[in-house]
Amino acid sequence: MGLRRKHVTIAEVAARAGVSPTTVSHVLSGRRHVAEATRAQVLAVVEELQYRPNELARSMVTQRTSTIALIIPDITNPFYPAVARGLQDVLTPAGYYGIVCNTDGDPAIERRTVEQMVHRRVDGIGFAGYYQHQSTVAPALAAGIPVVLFGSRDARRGIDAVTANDLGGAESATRYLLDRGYERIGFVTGPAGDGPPALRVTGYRRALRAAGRRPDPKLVVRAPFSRDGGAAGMAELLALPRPPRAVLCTNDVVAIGAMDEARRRGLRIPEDVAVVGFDDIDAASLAYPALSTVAVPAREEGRACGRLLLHRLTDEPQQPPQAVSFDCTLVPRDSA
Amino acid sequence: MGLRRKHVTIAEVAARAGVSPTTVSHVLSGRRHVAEATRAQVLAVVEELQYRPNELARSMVTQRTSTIALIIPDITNPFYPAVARGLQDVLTPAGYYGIVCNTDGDPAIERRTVEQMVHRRVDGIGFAGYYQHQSTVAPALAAGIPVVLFGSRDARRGIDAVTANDLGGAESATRYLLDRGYERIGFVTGPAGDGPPALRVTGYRRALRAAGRRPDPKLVVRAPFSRDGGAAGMAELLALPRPPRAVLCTNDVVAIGAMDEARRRGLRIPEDVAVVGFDDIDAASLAYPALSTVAVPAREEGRACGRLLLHRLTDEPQQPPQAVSFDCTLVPRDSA
DNA sequence: ATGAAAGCGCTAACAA
DNA sequence: TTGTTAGCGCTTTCAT
Repeated sequence: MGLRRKHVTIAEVAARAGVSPTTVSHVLSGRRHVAEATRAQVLAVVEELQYRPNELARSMVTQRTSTIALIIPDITNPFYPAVARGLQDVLTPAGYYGIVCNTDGDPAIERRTVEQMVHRRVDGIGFAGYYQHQSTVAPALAAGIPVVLFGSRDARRGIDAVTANDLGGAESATRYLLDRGYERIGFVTGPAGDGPPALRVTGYRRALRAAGRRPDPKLVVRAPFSRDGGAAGMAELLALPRPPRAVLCTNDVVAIGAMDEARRRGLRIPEDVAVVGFDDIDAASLAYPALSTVAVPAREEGRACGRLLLHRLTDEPQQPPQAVSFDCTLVPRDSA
Repeated sequence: MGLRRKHVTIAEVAARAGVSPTTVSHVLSGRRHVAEATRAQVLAVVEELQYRPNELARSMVTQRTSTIALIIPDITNPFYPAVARGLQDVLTPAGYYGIVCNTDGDPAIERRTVEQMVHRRVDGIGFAGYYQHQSTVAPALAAGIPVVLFGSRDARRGIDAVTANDLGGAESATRYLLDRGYERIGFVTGPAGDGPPALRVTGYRRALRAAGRRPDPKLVVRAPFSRDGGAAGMAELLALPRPPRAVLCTNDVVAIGAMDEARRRGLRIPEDVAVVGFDDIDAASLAYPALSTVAVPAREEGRACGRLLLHRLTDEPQQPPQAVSFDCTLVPRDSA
């Protein structure tokens, strides 16, 4: 164990079967006709020796690794496993495997990871980052490796994109709160960036303006994308001279943290503060009170990403970039 | 895009720098001394051409891919992302990347996946399956690829293992229920298997016997490892002539499904049925009522798996197999 | 201090 | 219908 054993090679199979490696290769790939007798003989030896081609060697010559990289902030945020599963839903049947990389949203790590994946010659990349999307994935594009961006508003500079209507979702959530009479609405967003979180803030502002209010910058606070971050954001909001009575959060994990904090302070939800999240992860419906949220079809997004990648990899690599967008739907529950 | 561009090769760098590929290789790896002037010259060209070695080619000769496969039932069950993250906590700094494979607990898929990973020459495998562990990973062992089994009671036949004290955890949860006066305690487990779920049932039975009761086989029902499965299991239990007043579930996702079903039938938790889960995923504390559960340190397990693998990969590959076990702790909350 | 040459295991022209 | 010959791009003896 831990000791590399010698693997059976195509040459050994060939020798044993009394044919050339080429013939063995062709029997296995079916890429050219082989006499039935030869075929049977080769197959027998393959079976006897339990031969399987070394994928690495094959990749060297075919220049394809059948590997896709999924680069995300944190697999521990339940939104991403759903995306990952969706991706695999479509990629696995096509023979691809996925390398999952966590970046914690750190631009330096994102960049390093993209480069590593290029050097590893992955066939495609699904990238969910919050910063400088275009430049981060540049090495991949330069190498001709298809990239699908998550959360980019639209496809550009030759990059496919999968996105949810973050802006519209945030807008309707805000409108919903406005309609229920909330005057001051806070927003807990993540660190500065230009991805979906930014769009969600924009939607929030837009709804406010549409209702004739001017967004108060103090009501938008930044916090890490985590349960603790949500708590910190809520704390910051509640420390305001005139704290908001309703708080929109950039995602459910953050919203759950915000509820933690409110509860810690003895505030009732939604009577004292209403909370609305984003994503509709499983935990949202389990939370108490059940979290009102804007549902984003994560698994569907993953599937779309897979399809887009597959399309570039097989059908017509040269088509213009495509953007697939999904609608977000407000799921009113008990927290608002 | 989607069009493979030519990558810079070591030969081009060498030519441009007026040295041999050997020298370039050594400058980059530092594996042999190179005159300072030569070194500088090579580095300059590397920078100019933005050269990075093709990892595939490197793997061909070094026989190492710096890739670890994590084979699990379903990344969508929050227990596994935590494991995955733990694995990466220790593997990423060591330069390894992880391929994540979902098997849905299907033995045929598990087998296929292990084989694929062997053909891809991953350097190590973390395997969480529920069936025939030993034989499923046999191809990896035969190839000398280190494997760490999740949930195996102990290391054997040369396989390292990471496990939680499933048996003890189930035992104490059962005892807890017994102590609180519950007479008939049901158990919703998964499909037949010999992994952690089986141990949990064993622990449950053992606690029952220790308390002088004889386990009623009718009270143990099998259901898929999913929220819906949990609901089905609970339904089956409640359909019994004398339904249990407390139900232990093989994991939190199943427990949450069981609560769904109880609620659907208008039963109060814990007054009418008490429910206890296993794992302590994030959602457990969010559920309403907050789910009492047996905490399993998923991320720690992932880290241990990574350490074990790293150990085989670097230090002393030939040491006897090790088993790392973690304690499970009962987390009493409101559902029981 | 550096280079030449072999080869990791496979596929794909090109021949026969 | 099958085989011979080149590599894919790198690392690593073995020489010098």
